[in-house]
Amino acid sequence: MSVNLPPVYEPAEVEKKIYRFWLDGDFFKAPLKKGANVFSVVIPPPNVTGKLHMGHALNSTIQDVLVRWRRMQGYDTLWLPGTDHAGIATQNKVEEHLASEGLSRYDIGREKFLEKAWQWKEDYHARILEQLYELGVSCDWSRERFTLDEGCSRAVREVFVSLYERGLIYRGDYMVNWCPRCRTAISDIEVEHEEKPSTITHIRYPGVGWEGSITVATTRVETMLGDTAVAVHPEDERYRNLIGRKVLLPLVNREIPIIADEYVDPAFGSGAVKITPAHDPNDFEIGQRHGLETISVIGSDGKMTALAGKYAGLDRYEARKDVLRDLQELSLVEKIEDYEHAVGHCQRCGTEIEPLVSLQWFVKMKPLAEEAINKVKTGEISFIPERFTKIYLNWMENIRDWCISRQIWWGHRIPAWYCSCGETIVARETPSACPACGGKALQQDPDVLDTWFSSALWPFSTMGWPEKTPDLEHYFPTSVLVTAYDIITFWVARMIFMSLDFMHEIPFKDVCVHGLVRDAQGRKMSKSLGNGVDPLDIIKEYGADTLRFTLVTGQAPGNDQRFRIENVESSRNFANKIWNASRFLLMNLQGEQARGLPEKLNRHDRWILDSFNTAVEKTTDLLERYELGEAARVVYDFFWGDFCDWYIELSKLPLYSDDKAEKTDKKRVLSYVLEGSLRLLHPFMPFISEEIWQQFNWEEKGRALINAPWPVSVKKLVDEEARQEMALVMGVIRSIRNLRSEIGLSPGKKSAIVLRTPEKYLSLFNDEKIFIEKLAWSEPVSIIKNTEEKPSRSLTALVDEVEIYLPLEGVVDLAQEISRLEKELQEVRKEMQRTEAKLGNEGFLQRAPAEVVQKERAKKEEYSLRQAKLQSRLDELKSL
RNA sequence: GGGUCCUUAGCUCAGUGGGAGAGCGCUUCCUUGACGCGGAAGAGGCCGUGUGUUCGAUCCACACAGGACCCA
Repeated sequence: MSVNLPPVYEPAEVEKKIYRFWLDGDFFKAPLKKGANVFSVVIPPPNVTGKLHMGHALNSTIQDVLVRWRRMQGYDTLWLPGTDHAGIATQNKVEEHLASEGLSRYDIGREKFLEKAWQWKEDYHARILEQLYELGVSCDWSRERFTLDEGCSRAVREVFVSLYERGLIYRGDYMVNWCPRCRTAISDIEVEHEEKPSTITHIRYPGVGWEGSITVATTRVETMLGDTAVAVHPEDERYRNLIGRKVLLPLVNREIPIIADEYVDPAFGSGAVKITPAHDPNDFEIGQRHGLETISVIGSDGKMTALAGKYAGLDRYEARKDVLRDLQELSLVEKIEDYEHAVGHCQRCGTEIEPLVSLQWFVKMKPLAEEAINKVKTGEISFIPERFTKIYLNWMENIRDWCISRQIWWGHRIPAWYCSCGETIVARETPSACPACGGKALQQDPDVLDTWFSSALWPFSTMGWPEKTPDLEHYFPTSVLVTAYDIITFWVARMIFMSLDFMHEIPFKDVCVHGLVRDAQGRKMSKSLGNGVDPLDIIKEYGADTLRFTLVTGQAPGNDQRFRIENVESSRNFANKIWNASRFLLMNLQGEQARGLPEKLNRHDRWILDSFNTAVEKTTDLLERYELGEAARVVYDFFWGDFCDWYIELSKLPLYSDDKAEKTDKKRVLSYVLEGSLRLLHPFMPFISEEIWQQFNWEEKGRALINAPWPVSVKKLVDEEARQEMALVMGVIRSIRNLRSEIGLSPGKKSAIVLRTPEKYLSLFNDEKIFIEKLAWSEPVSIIKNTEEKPSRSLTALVDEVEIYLPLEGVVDLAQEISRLEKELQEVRKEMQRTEAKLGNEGFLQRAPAEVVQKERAKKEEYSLRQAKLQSRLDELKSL
């Protein structure tokens, strides 16, 4: 065994080697043991559009922490990886690429285009896998899936056909959100709304057969060409007598009716609303209610149609200007006001959405939502943190039908065929002839399904559904879904209703929701801002463990975090600390094994074991509650604070002594605690912990930390006495250091110390004397009973009932010492007052829990003791 | 318009119905045989404002201010 480890940890090579080791050892593979406790997770499949970003790194790290922890706990653990074909996003990328060669998708045709898309998928899929390896994720790669692979595609078809057969999928002409750039319909949630300053134009529509006119207001002037009515509120006195009469639509010279509808808000604007059923979702509904004609004046390319008359062919924004100008020429524009309104944009490309009526496929949502609401309300599925439940329920309870057809090529093609006889065939297998007329000229629907349709089936389609596979039986439902809050509606909600409908089971028990990773200024990382930090760059420079630890500790459940390089450095320093503590032990072991705990444990040993035991308990409990950041902090504090700063320092004396037995015992305890700490660390920092673990001969060859059991807290190690005694000893050491520092004594200058203590602590301090001497750079430390006379001319401090004297040879600055003690006395008096006020309060004594009152009394006693000692010390000094 | 979250040390953020925490930064000191990516000591806070509930509020309720986000 080499003890010539470098003093600075170098992650790059270690990480490659260790990941290889895990892969070769098949450690990630889910064992599928009948009857075992199961912990299963499916990965939120990254898009094959590009590379992973910090959000993926965070998401994967959280899952990996949970998975590694449960695996160590002995669960039969599956983490199923995969990627998403990401319909519109990938299609756009491939089209961009084509455009750089001067081609459009129509130039090369559907088949060639799909070839290109598959090639794209292969390239990026490989990159993504490489990135996940570098992060250290422990996915079962043998079970990897892709949303467009054969199995997932079968599941998609089965679901589509089944829903269609039950009347839950239908096709029809309805208002959809149309992206004129992507040339496809998108669902409601793929539209992002943005408040924008705009104008609202008031236009007069002249009456037909009656004097005067009616004024309507709109932000989208060009849509007036498609107006088929003007609506007013039925109760509105101003217009009551006009209901049923007609106005002349300017420019178009079409007579349209004035109708009454409750939807109209009489207090808003003029109280009269122009109705364009073809280009506004609300107007569409009103049109349906009143049987109005739907006249589409804007086409799928965002340009005016032939029905727009002289404006045909104009872009919608140009048409807006022209129509306004023409209306102004006719003096029909009453006024134009500034107005703030929300404009919908395409989530994928940012283009303004055009509400259009078109023939699309929809999922009827109400029947599916019901059970999905119940399962969350009853707590069968729970969101962590809990507040996200509300977001989910709010959406589910107000759900609208889901437009699932997309006019693109990359995706699951809709399994519907049309016959020239008018028959529509929806089938699991490609039909060869029309069941109605026997005709063979069938045309498959050219559209594909919304990407989220296949994602919605992910937890079970990846496990083999609709087959009844052993995986499905064993690992479904999954234990937890880890995801960012921004896709609760897109994905989480849809998995829930699909799973309930097809599996008759929930897809997962818990939904662990995390936030977004922002840049150091708190802005969202984005390509357009160029403020994204590439996780791979961080891994390259600092190591994957460091990145993981940074992300985990920066994370509070459900909250966004800022990515700051200072935090990365701090994590890197921690990794280095672990490395060096291990190096210290390795150097001292010189190849010895030092397994197991010695029979005789001294106070230090009992204390560190108690402390370790507490850390185990806290960490486990926090992981149980998905408080990963807090859990990591507990491990950090224990390791750096208790173990490194105190226990290792305390161990140096026995370690460098001549007592062989004592030396060995110390090594065994050091080994025990370090080994246990590495296990606690492993889920968070898998590489460095595994690497170090392998350096020791703690277990027989071939074993690995990834498989070692998770530590369990045991009663046997609890040691209240050692905890209290060491708290006192450490308090005394700190206090001495403090005194020395105040008079500017550097460690090289030893100082004598007198500890004046009650009888009950005599043996404790006699035991600890040499450690105090070493850790507080004090020699000699003398211990006297508090019945003995106080040393004169000294600095003093007080810890519990122990008086600390730092004797000074003549050079004491009396005035300085007096003012120091007076300051301390002030503080104690303040505390004293607070405590006395509480204890003097009848209400407090009567209503506060006895325990709290008791604690307060103890405080008072402590303070009054302290106060008395300080006072007498002051009197003493002043009398000199 | 409806809803959610945030406001705590110079900065970034944890946290708790009963004596305010971390990391970074800052000040001073230290080549102590693991580590200067280190060690020791320290400075620094009406826990956004107001009202209420309570024996007791940084924490709970309400209102307000400022900021972020989601939905319509």
